[in-house]
Amino acid sequence: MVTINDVAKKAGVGVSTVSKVMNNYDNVSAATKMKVMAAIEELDYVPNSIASALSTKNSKRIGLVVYINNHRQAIDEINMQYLFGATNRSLELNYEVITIFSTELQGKNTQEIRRHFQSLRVGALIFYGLSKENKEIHELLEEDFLPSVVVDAPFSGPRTSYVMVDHIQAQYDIVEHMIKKHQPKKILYLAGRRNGYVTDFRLQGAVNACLDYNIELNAHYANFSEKEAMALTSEYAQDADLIVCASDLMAIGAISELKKMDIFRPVCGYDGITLLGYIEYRIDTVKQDFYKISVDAIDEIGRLLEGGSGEAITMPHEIISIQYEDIIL
Amino acid sequence: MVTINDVAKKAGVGVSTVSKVMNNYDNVSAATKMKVMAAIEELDYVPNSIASALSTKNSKRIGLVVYINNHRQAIDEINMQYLFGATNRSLELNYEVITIFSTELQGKNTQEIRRHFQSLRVGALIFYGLSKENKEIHELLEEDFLPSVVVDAPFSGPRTSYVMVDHIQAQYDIVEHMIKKHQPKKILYLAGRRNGYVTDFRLQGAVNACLDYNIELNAHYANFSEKEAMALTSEYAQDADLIVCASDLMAIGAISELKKMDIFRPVCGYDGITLLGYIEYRIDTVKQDFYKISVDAIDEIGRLLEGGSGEAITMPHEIISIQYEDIIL
DNA sequence: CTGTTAGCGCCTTCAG
DNA sequence: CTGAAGGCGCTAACAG
Repeated sequence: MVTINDVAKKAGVGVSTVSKVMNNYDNVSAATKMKVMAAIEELDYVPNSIASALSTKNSKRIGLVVYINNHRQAIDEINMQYLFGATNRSLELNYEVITIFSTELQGKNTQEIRRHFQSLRVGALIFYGLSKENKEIHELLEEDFLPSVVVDAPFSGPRTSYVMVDHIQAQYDIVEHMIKKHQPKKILYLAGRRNGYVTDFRLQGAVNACLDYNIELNAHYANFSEKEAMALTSEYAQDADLIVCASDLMAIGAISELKKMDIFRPVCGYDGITLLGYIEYRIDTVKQDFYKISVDAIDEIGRLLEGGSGEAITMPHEIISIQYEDIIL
Repeated sequence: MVTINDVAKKAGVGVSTVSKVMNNYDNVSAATKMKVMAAIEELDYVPNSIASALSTKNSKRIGLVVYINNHRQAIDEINMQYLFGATNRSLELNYEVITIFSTELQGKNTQEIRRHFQSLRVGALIFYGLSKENKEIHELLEEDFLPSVVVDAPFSGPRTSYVMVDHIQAQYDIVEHMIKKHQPKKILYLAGRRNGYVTDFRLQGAVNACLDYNIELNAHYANFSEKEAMALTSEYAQDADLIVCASDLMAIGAISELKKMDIFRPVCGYDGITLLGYIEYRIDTVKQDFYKISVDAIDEIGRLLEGGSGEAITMPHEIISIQYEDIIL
């Protein structure tokens, strides 16, 4: 393995000069820079990031904490987009990412989790899918443990930012869209998890829209579960003429149940995942760009690492409609 | 940040003693070991893996190379299982994994790819979804660049192992299963990519089964594409009485087309992904345990790292049938 | 602008 | 069984 010393020797300069060239410092004459570059090229020198990290005590390593509630397909698509976006952006910015599945943290107390992150040598964290139940993480965020970005949960602090779409507005938009399209008298709303971050926002959006348009709203928590969505549909769909779901998965459950009941009701979802294309109807939903959200999260980490302070970042959303033809390849 | 020096001082011993304790060396008296442990506990010492890595020149870091052909949901589930399995197992064995999406490698030549891996400081590699087209990687494997494990492609060498299910047998099994169940006279077989590793095996399995049972076989490449599967189904399904697909996604495409044609033919898939539950039929398929495959890949890396030589590892498979009720939560 | 030098935190001989 | 000392490869003052 060729080291910086070899390069220095070959180029006939000091190691610090090589280091300067490698790190794009400006105080190196063009001539010596040339020589060094040539030596690097010739020796096929690849800097040792480990040594560099040790020396600078600056790891530039970001931990991507992915919450896995259940190994669901729908979730996989979202998480994969998160990972892909963060990884690609990190490559561009010369960060290193390591993914940390929430299962690693399960059962650990705050202290142990802190230690876990320490031993992983991460200098910053991004949390995907954090819920209100993760008390230990909340403590860590509160004590400003590391620069962090939380995706889809409103959590900010001195060095903590969050990035998410405006769920109130997004849910409002699609409900309004469906109201105009179907003129319902009464809406069945299937919400997510009681007391959940995004759930509360989305519910709020639905409520606002129904108030504005003076439409009756029957809302229930379905816990982001297809099964529960089916049960609630079975119980209340007969009595409603539009079903609004706070996730695509629940929308699929609702539609499946409607089919079983042999009645038709318009249904809309939320997320915009590919899976939605696999059911037989064309269906409207809120599209979030998970890849972009993750890219922006990395950028935000960068800002935090440079000393910036925590902020709230709102991502755009759009109303789309999906059917099988749109998603097949 | 507390270092090994602090611990040594606190315990009243030398740093090397602390190091020995940390690394479970046996030449330390129980008494001093106690003292050191106490100090570690008290100071909440977390060893610096960076420094350790620099010192030992042994990175214990495994690169997980994930090939992303298209951002498909089905693929996401599989890749997520791969990542999850590898990550969890690595945690147990005290390895570190970093995921490398194939897009990072795109357009690079062998030399550049080698350099990329070097700068990432990985000491071993696992390839998921490698295809015959990745010539650069093949060269790397051929020159025995790093201990590697290839998933689902028969590639072995001095320090290269591969792990995959017996695709010939698996395809044979499900075709046999379908033959016994439906007594077809003629089978339409939708294969994967022409000249692809797993495609060839699966095709072979189908051919073998048809020979053994003396059934006519009409095989075509559908390139793992739903769309192409639909087209081929449209063209040939009328004339066959059983459709065997080399992937679940193609099976979904075939079924969708059959519905459009308004004819019924039994269809079977291959992979066992959740998505299969979202179509309206109960469908038979070959189930592969992607999580377990990845766990075993890590174990195999461990063996290679200890000096073991390349091997072929065959994973079990099973024939299952999936319907919506099985997969909803 | 350039080279020398002292660490970064840990591991590993090697005397004692 | 224990501790002192010399790196691992790189960066960052600090003199020239």
